[in-house]
Amino acid sequence: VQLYCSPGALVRCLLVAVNSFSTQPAYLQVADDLRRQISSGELAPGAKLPPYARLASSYGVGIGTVTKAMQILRDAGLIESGTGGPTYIRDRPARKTAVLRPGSTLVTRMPTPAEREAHAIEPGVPVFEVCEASGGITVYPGDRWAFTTG
Amino acid sequence: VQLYCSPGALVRCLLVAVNSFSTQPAYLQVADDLRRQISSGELAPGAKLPPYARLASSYGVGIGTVTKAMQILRDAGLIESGTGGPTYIRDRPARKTAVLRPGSTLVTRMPTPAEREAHAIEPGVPVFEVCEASGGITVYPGDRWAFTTG
DNA sequence: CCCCATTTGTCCGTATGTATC
DNA sequence: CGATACATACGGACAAATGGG
Repeated sequence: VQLYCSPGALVRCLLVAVNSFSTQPAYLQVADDLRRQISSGELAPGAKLPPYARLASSYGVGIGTVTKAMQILRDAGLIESGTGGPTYIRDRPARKTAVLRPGSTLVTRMPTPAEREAHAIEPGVPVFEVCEASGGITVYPGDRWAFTTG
Repeated sequence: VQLYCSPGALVRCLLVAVNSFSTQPAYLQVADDLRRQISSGELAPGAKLPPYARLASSYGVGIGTVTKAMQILRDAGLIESGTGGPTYIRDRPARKTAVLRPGSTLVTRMPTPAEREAHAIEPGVPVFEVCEASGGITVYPGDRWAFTTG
């Protein structure tokens, strides 16, 4: 027997969240739907998400597609998960405020793997890079610091 | 015939770049090796990378593993690629400098999908978020702007 | 201009490892 | 210890875009 579309695709056509006829890939539709639920507060910080397998069957997609969507949300700093454990909605830490000294230049970028390890920066979190007038360069995790003028 | 490890794993054991006995996953080893070549200048901006299939065979991994490594480098803003076309090393655009007004607060974070589209922000690029004393909020692409004090 | 091989992107199914519950 | 669940990896299949003949 030769199926012309996968069983998952057959179910997917009947769902609202993931639409096969959309130009957006399925993993983005899943990620955006969860992102919407998070930003709307429907999924509060600390809440536990269903297992990948259940999300996959309820969205009508494969587990790999859910895994990719989760990777995106984790890179965006919205969720946290670990091997064997459930997936939680993250709540963002409060930011400390630093003062940008005159003559300094402030740049933002993604950290290098070494910086991620050195400062315990989680995936998807950018960094501030302060270039002092003296030439010194300092890096601040972007999820824990904000800057103002003196 | 039942193999106890994949052919790719057999070759992988003999290579330096991707080591099965390392604690780091293969896709990270591939990404880090390419990242090293980029930062060392061995792969200059504008250079064209080999096709995924050739990278996969030379590293001794599957195409899916190379695809995941490429996604990471893409999210880091180091490469650019499109369907049907080759993968290029990106060169970063020069940043314009803006002045942070007194009383304003500067924050960095990853953009929302809507902001990415509105400002044509490429994947892996964070944004500055300026909160004026008046309450107004403005977003600046992090790869095209830097901030100083007045 | 059309055809076709190449290449990237997406999706699925499966298997395995490993940490958590 | 067993069941659950996330992380990684592979391979096949297809779509879409590119580029050369």
